Amino acid sequence: MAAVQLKEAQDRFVAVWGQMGSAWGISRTMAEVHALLYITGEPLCTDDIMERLQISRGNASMSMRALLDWGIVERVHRRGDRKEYFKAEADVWAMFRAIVRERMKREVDPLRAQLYEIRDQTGERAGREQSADLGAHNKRLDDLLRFFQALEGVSNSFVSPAGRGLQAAAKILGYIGGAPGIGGLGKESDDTKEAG
Amino acid sequence: MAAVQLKEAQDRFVAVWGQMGSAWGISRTMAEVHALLYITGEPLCTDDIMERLQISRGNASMSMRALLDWGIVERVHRRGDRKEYFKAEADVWAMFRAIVRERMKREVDPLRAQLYEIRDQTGERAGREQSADLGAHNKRLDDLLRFFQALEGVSNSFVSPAGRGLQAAAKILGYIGGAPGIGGLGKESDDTKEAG
DNA sequence: CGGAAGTTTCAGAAACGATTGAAACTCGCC
DNA sequence: GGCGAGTTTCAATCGTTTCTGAAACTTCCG
Repeated sequence: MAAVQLKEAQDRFVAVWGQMGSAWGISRTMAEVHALLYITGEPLCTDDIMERLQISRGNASMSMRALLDWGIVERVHRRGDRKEYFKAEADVWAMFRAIVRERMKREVDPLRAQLYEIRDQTGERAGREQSADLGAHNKRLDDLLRFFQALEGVSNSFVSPAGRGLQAAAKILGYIGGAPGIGGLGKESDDTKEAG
Repeated sequence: MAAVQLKEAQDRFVAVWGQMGSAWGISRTMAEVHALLYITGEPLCTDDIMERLQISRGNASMSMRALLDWGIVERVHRRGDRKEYFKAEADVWAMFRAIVRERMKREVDPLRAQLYEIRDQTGERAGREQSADLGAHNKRLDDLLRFFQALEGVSNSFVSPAGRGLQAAAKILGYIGGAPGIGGLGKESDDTKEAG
């Protein structure tokens, strides 16, 4: 019977997505909650999630809050129902833009700031000579800083409001660099806002 | 005295880099070992690393092996010395290409494979009708698969031998999307191969 | 072949992050 | 204000991952 088959596929997706999450420094549960919301497509409440994922209320609540902070899940209210429901961003590209934006903000930007500080710590004191060692050290830091600057640039043009840029670039680069199509997946879908 | 200042800056870099590593799912020590090799620029042996990082021999050995597997550190032999020395890839872009290549291979490719399987599990049985729910489920999986296909494409063109492509693109996109230069860092350096 | 120098492995210990569950809190309503 | 439905917080616990240290192994040399 089809409902069972669907549920199994969903569970499998949840497991896979959760595993991926933990490989990328995201708590497994948080990724699982997101997976569940994404794959079911419909708004779920805390109790739905607790039951389906067999996790505690506290954990479900924390994970939901985190997902809201990341901007890839939103609150939904139903008239005549006091409970809050949650629904995942349905547009995959919007979702990854949000993730990139957040990780840059939380991890890469502070890292850059720290690297600057370290660089300053051994910076040239106006015109004073420095040892070859210090020079090489500074050059290595500068190389890294330049790389992160480039990364920041790429990320901005992906993330920004008009940020369809990289999406287009990805398509082009995708065809240059890789296989020209997923066999059997058929046409591009434009209706990414299906559940909006 | 300059040597102390340098050592402090190095230590700080090691700490920062290690912290970043753990945020991205890499063991802290492994990132620290890499940081140390990168920032000192010279080949170090296991004992050097043990002492400087205050870690056990076993841990140092494991971390070194992992870094070799990732292809961002290489063995160096010194004539008349039986010990093995290790040296980090000095070209930042080459380093990140290696990282992207490995993470795609280890994490994204298997993920894609699993998503395909899940998709097959609920695929259209030749011409048979399916419920709206199943259709929507399949569409969501397809969206994800298409995204990862695009990602694969971008990554390939970044990683491939002629993979300077994205590096150039990054530069262009960087200027479109972000601030046009790091104040005080001066000219682009072309001598990324400093340590051969 | 025996031994010294160096490297790798691995079982157990320690450290760390995730998870629970119950108490505290908030909010809307009577 | 007091109640009930729902949500959040947090100290304690649990589970995983990482790290250690000692033993096993490998390699080179006389």
